[in-house]
Amino acid sequence: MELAKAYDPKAAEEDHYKRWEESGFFTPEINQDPAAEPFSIVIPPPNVTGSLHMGHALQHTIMDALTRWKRMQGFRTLWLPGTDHAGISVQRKVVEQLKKEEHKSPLDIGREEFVRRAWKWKELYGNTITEQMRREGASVDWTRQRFTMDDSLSLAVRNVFCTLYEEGQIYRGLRIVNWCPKDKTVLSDLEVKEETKKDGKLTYLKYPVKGTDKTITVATTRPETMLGDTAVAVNGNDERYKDLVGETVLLPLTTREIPIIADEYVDAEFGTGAVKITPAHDPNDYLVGQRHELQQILVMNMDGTMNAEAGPEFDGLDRFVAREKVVEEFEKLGLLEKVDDYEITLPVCERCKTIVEPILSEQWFVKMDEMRDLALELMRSGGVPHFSPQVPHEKVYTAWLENLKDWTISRQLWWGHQIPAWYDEDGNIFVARSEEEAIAKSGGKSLTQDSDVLDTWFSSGLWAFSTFGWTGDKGEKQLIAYSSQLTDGIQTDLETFLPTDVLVTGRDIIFLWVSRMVMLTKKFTGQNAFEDVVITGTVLGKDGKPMSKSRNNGVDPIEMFDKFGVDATRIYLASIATGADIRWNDVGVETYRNFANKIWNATRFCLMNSDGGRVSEFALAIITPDPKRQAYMKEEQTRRQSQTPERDWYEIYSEIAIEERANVYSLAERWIISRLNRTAIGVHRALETYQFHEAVQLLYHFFWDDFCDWYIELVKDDITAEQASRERDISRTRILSVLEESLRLLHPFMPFLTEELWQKLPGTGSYLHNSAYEDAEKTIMLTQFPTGSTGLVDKAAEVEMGAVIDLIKKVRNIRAEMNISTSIKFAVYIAASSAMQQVFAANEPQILKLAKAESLVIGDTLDVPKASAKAVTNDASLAIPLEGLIDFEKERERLSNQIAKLTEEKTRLDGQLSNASFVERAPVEKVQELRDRQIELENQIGTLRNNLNSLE
RNA sequence: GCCGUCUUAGCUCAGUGGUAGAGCACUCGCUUCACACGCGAUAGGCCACAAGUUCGAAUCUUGUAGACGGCACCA
Repeated sequence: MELAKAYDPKAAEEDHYKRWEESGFFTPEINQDPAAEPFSIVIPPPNVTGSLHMGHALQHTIMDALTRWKRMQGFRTLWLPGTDHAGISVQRKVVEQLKKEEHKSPLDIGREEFVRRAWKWKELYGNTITEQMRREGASVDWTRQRFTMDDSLSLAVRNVFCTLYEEGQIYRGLRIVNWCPKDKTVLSDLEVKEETKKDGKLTYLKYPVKGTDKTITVATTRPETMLGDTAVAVNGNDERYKDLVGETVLLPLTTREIPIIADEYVDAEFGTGAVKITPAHDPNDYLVGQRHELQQILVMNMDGTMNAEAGPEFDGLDRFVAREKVVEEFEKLGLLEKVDDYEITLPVCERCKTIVEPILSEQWFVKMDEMRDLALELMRSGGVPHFSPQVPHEKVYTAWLENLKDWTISRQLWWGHQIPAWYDEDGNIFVARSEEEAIAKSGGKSLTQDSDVLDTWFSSGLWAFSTFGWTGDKGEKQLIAYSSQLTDGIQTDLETFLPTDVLVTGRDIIFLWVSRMVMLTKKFTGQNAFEDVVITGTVLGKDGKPMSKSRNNGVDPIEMFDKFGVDATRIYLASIATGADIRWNDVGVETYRNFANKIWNATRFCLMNSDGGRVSEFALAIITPDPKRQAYMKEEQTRRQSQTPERDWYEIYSEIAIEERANVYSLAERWIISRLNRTAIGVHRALETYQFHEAVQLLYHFFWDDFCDWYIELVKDDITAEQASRERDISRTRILSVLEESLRLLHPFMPFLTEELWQKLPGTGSYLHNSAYEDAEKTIMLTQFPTGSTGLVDKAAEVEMGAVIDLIKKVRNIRAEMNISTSIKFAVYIAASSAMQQVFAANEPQILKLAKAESLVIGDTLDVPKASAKAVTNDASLAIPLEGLIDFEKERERLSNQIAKLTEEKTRLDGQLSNASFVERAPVEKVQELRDRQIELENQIGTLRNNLNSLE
């Protein structure tokens, strides 16, 4: 079989996903093992208005790698997908559409029609992300896809709301809230962002004191709110104003007389020391107002214009127009003291950037005390959830919880979960799970439902359990059941998959979403939502700033997929240190595109030389320790009773003691098995601790350096021998088996490429699957993930191979430095210990080939002419006679450089070892290690000096 | 104001209380029968700065500077 010369990702990406999905590989039902441990992840549901960005691609890559890795280990694995209804975003889209296409406002068509259109919009445009996720190769279970407004999830929302209300944890109250005049809805504290305005103004207004000719000056950044002032406050200890407390101010532009009061809230040091109090438009003033029983006068409408309370002059004016007018009027009255430039940070709406107006409004709130304590207790007693990276997120999360305030959950929108509260004509509230129930509660009155909907995060806060069928109905039969013919009963998804194992998300929604899931899940199911939370970093634009439309520095994942392939993009994203921000650069992806091509071509080479060889389960058994599989294969072996090449490999390798293997196996084979196992162990360990970048580094260097640069080159002659032979078949079987194992290790990161190649390898089949998936159609994604075995890490082989590699590198170095053409062959003289002499002799053909040498002369000493280039390694000294080719000047320089380098190291060592306190206090092994190295260096330097002298 | 993170090779980034690493770029070779998206060989760092702890610090502590993030306040 011959592959194309270069890897074309598109071809591989087209077919496999469809087959995986249609074959049910993504569903937990594929697992036939009744005793399988569950592993579950719920996706952070993207907004239906969203399209895939790099942050998603990063998070999805990590979730998919974890999911595939666990699935390959035989876990009953579920990665649950879905989307969020995204209240404000969808509402805004539909309003825009309505305006553009029909020149209508929501009020023109009414609530029912509006909601109908929002659903239509969602059906039409809400699947962008889910389609893009298929392109990513995400192994999510589409049969369990959820939407936050699905019937069962909505039922869960109503039940949670009612329960909290009945417990007194949800209440309706009049508070100063964050109001967005553009969206005309209240916002929670978390949806308000700060924006610094350098051109702000601080306006000083003089208020006349009644019955005197005095004035009292207050400073404000929002002059228009003075129309709602109901007091002026000073600090009671402020000598300047002591005698004014209790006096009355004639509030300009109005007919009101308001008191001067003393309150400790006022900082005498700040501004004029006197503060205008507007209880209906400022949270602090609101509190002052409560303490002094002040009137609350709302002077603004919900769209940011002034209302009748502001007076006929101002009624209907926009808040900013009114602001200017107030200042003008004060100027006219001679009551404007001054206007200072003032840098101010303003609260703005997270989504539309409109300046948020603090305003008095009646809203629904959740008391967070009880749930906060639940979450804090989880963290304190069990460290749950465990954040990766732990620093700084655990501390920030905990500190936030400790200062948690009540949560504003009502939103003045139509798209979302309408609040299950009804009112009678007298304003009595009836909270119920349905209108019928509410009417019943009211004794049959005619009721009107609260027109507000719930904060989107209220429903997504239930995501960790509502997606598994929890509705909160008492004694209900759970809606979604996982049925297994292998268990005695029926276990619900909720029982099987909650708590989920890990949540992967960005740090921006730790408070908004993560914390609320922790609290609500514990409260309503008694379970933890998840054990671990992996917080990914932010993918920044090429300019080092967060990607955004306004900066136009975004990088579209789909474009990267098209340009470099999905797998290359995925493994690049996985190569970023967990939690670290990364500045995007295409070169990084290109590196992994090249890596993908390298894998392709290594496989291409193996396939070009695969006749007589095949992937062997027996070869693999020794590098994938799975007792169940090994037992199965023993049986299989007996059953087959056939003489296959892999038989030798398995029987001999697994049954021979490690120190005996050298007698039977080539160094290259012992070495690559050792490296493969070391890599598998490292990758497995890295994934267990969410160190994805470490796993990627290990795989990259194992595959490229160890497998391609050394193993393939070392065994190339055996593999490509023209004559068919039993030895050639065995060699081919071995390299195919190592390759197959490598593809499995790579699969969680590069699913398409590995499946494409694995399917082409001779001898692959469903018998290689993890025993939980024996019956499934053949696919790499259900094979056993290699976890490696320490028993197969062969230190002797690594030391010996290291000596061979060093030797070859020195010879290559001499050739390069001496500018000797590869067409010129030469003899290499080697002096080494007798043990190493054996190693070099045993690998002579490989050394000759890779060093492009003609012959080796191995002995105890070097016996070479003066015109030779020389070098030393840790294990040998070598010389290459180069009569007529050697440039003595260059050779002297080369030797001197090496001596200088080694001497520098030795000087450092000498210093350290002559330090008495080091020798005394450092661990013995460390001291010994340095002493050994010191002797080694002494020898090498001595040899090089002699070499240099012999050139003089 | 409070809390926190980062500062390592030209660039983008890993990393560990015990001789500094990768990819890319650079330099020098190579039409070597899988791969030029390649192969081979070099070069390149007082690990921001200062002090401390330690036998030993790039790694731990404190401080300084710069970059960034979160929270709070803002009359």
